[in-house]
Amino acid sequence: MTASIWLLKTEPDQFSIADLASRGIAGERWNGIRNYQARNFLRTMQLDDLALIYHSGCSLPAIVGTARVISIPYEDLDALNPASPYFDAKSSTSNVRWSAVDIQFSQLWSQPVTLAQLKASGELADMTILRQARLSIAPVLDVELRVILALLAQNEAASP
DNA sequence: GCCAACGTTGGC
DNA sequence: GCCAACGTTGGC
Repeated sequence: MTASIWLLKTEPDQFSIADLASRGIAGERWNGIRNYQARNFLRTMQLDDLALIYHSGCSLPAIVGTARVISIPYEDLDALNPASPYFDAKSSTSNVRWSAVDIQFSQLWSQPVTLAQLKASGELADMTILRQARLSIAPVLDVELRVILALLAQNEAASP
């Protein structure tokens, strides 16, 4: 099976791509996902899958760089920890309802590809993330990645 | 800060 | 199993 591509949302005020970069090769646990659809996507992630990092809830919502999946999915044990903000009373040791993966920083894009650009491109109307704005993990098709990378190339060519 | 979208919860 | 109420997300 070939590697899949994902879009991962994060609020830069909480955890930005710069924070991910600072983690180096150790990477970061992508945990706290508390939405079934997002979790189900997460559970199909495989080693070396590509992740596009998207900044949401900020002044310029945009894809800002890339990361790589460096673990297989595993139980998100924060669900069992009452002190964690991600505690889930309905999870138990025999049924941890939520999952996590580790990801590692790959690239910071010098020119982010903005949400406005994604919407304006016309070719991405069916992109999961545009259809379901609130989903924090979404698959990206190869054809969609190509359009996004073309937008990135345009941005880079236009930058001083 | 507002509001639309939408997922979750809980009563019935 | 339905649906109203509620909470959260996230763009603007």
